Amino acid sequence: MQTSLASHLPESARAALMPFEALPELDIQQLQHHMPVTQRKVKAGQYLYRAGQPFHALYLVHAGFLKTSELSEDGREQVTGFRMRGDLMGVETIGLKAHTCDAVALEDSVIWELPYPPVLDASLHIPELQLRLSSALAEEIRRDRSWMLTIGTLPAEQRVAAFLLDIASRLARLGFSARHFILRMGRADIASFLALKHETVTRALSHLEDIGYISVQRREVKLLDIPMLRSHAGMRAMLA
Amino acid sequence: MQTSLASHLPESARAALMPFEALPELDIQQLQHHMPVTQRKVKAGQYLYRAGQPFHALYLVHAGFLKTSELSEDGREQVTGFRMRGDLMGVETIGLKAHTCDAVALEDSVIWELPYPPVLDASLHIPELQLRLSSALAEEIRRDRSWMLTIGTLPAEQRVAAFLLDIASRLARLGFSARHFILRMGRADIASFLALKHETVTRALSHLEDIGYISVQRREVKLLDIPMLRSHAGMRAMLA
DNA sequence: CAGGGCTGTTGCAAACCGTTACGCGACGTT
DNA sequence: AACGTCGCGTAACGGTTTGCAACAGCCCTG
Repeated sequence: MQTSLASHLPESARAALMPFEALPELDIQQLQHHMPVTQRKVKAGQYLYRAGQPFHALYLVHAGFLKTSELSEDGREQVTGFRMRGDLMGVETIGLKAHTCDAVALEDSVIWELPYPPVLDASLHIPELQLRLSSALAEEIRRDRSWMLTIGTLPAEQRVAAFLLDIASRLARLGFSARHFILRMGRADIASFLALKHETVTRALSHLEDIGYISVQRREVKLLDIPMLRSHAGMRAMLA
Repeated sequence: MQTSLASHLPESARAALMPFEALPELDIQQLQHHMPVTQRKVKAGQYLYRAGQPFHALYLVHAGFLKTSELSEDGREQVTGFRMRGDLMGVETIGLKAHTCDAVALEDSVIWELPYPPVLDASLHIPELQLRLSSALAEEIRRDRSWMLTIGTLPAEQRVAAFLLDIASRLARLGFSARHFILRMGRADIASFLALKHETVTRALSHLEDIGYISVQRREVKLLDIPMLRSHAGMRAMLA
């Protein structure tokens, strides 16, 4: 019992489960009426912020690609996510005085900096902003939970498949090709994110290529059979 | 390089990294001036809410013990967390129309029900409530990230040790004993939460008992050597 | 009180993944 | 152009975790 699949849910419920609801984009123009919103450029390899640094702004990715990584007290490190255009960064720090994770640019990036106490004050006057902020926080939770499911229950190769589909679907939302893209991160970062070792990621990618689902050459990836990939990955990542 | 442990951080930063900042408790009395806050009783084994059900309230645990579990489209399930007095539930649903996870009571529980659109409106008028809400969201993210680190980098036995310390520290915050408590969940739930199998949890507990760190009898747990447990667990969970 | 189901425990064999090691190619520097 | 470095791919080995199976104890029910 209790094996109630999502397919058993009513149609309305399924729609509500879709992860990327159409939310109004953050309107930078409007925000600038309430606070100083500045642009920041971060070169590849540079930190946007580091754990321990004072927290004084949220960041909205305008262009580029970044990763965030968490460091435990005893030195274990794990990549907690990858961010691209439209993603809001730093929300996990709300309520604290200093950042709890590192944010590194994987390619030259352009970031909108939203000063933190002001942006919270502004949300008191702009209900739409408040909704956007709390939704972003909630989405972050859902994203993490989703990866807990992936990491916790899928074997290595399926995690890698799910990862590729996730990246592809996010690129597609931005208007890029979902079938052919360049990974901005190395094998080690993928491995850390998926709680694997880089060799295992390599093996998984090689095998996915052997069975004809993808084609890989260094960081260049082509998804040759998305339906098969999806079923292989437990259908976690949704992609048109 | 880049092995910057937290101990290298300035003192001010370390303080900000502490997970449980003193935040004002949610004042139910005050909230009732702005919206109808009702109490709900949930018996052991009953659902507080289920994935797919319409989302119309946040829930503040007043007494009892619950678990939340996520279900993927293909039927894989994972426990995403355990909730006790003072924990806010349902925040991951903000921005959606229906719940994305199940919440089940593991013992008879009493819950405050905070109707959702109203509580968001109220936070526009009560800045302190807004701060409390967004902090709760952010804390949830940090909690999940912390477990991603645990699950992603620690072997089975250390995960179990970290789990026991986490439960203990949360019980201690509520005034219960951190050294002697009754687990409210079965081995399977612990295993699911830690991304292990229930046999592995059993074996880990047995071994921790063999080496004298704890004592276990079915669901009754005594922590005999908390310092050793902590070092064993990679010092993740903090406990007095 | 007996029976049945659920939960927890333990042993053994097998699979998976991490570890270690090494080779290869691209890139940047001297 | 030679060199060193870094990222990536491959292979063999070993260890941890898992899966299977059998069993014991508790609780609920009849």
